[in-house]
Amino acid sequence: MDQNMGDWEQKNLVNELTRGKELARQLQIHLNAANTAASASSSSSSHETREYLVQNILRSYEKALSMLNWTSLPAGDHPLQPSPGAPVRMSESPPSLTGSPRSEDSDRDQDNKDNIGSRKRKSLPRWTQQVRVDPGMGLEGPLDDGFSWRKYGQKDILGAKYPRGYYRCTHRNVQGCLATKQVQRSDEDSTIFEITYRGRHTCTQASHVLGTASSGQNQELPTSNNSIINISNTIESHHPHPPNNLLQPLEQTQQQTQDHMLSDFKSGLKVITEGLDNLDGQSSLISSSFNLFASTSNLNIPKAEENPRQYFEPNSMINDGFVGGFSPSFVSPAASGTNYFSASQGGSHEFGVDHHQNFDQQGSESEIAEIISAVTSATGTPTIGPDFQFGHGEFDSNFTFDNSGLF
DNA sequence: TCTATTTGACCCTA
DNA sequence: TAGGGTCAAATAGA
Repeated sequence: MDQNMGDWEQKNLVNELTRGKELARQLQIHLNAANTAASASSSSSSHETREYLVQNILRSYEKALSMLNWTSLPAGDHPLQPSPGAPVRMSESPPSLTGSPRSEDSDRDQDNKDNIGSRKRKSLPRWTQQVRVDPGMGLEGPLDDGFSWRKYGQKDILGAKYPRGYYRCTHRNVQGCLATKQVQRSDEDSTIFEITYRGRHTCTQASHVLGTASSGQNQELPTSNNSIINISNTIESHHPHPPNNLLQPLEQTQQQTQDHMLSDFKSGLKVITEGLDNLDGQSSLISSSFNLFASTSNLNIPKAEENPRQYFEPNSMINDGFVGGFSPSFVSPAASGTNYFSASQGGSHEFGVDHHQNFDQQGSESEIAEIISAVTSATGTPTIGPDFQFGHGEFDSNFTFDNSGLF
């Protein structure tokens, strides 16, 4: 066992492996039952159960491997180490590894901050939102996500018909906001824009969007012309849990977009979600989001069965041992709202986000609930870490979005 | 004059 | 080493 691995990590690792073992055992039972029954036509639900078990087994091992990888970091850089009561802060900027005379606020520095010991951009949380533009409309509307962005680059991408635009938060220099996004037009359908968000908004404007949107007074979110918002979240981090220093800002981002999405919904948008996997560690969202979205539960949101691209992944909500460090931060600002609603099924858990992914792929709701219950009890009830606060009013944001010059 | 965008060059990651 | 991501000088627009 890694010498840097503390009791906490070790317990979680053991817990994850144990869970994988237990799931494998259950799978074996299922398989034996299917064989002995000799009824080649096993029910679809049992098939789904087996599928689910397999997925969870694989996930458990992936998690365990991730833990091993991350726990090999120096103790001081350990992103998994819970820090109860520790103030949310940005990690300190590491010294430049190259000595390159680059600007101090370069994205590389930010990446270094986020990666905590790793320079890999890949470990930044990022999520993608696809927005379909009404052919008759301009580009400003559909790409306006309520935030203020400044374009800092554009590049032709290999194999892509259209160049990719690079944007960063307008308030980067003033407030050190690290949020960036990339906007690229779809090759297949030029009316679709793929917007990839990276990092999170730490600027003081974020909640401005929230406040105005949630109160229905936001006039800066002209998204009503969008015909489709297609969201697919991806977390590139090798670790399912964001470092503590990522929690707060991304929470803001998520919340911002949640309200933003709420605004979209109010505007009659059709929202589709897909590819919302890899969002482990969202379990804390469940409870934390209840209050936040209590006021939105009456929205007319497309149900999962009405949209086959929505899916529910109960696995994501219960498969972690260190749930305390989970953050909604890793949920796409846009996707968050989308998924909450799409999977809410009329319940009060519209904040399900990724937890509701794969919903229509996992069999009946009751069966999923059983599995969730079982695994949850085995891994511990998700809790919200001390850093986890939702809906606080400490941020005021006033975002505008300028896409002029894009394409 | 200030702010935002464009764009070629540079740097980093895979 | 190729490609993606970012910088920063030049340029454009308000």
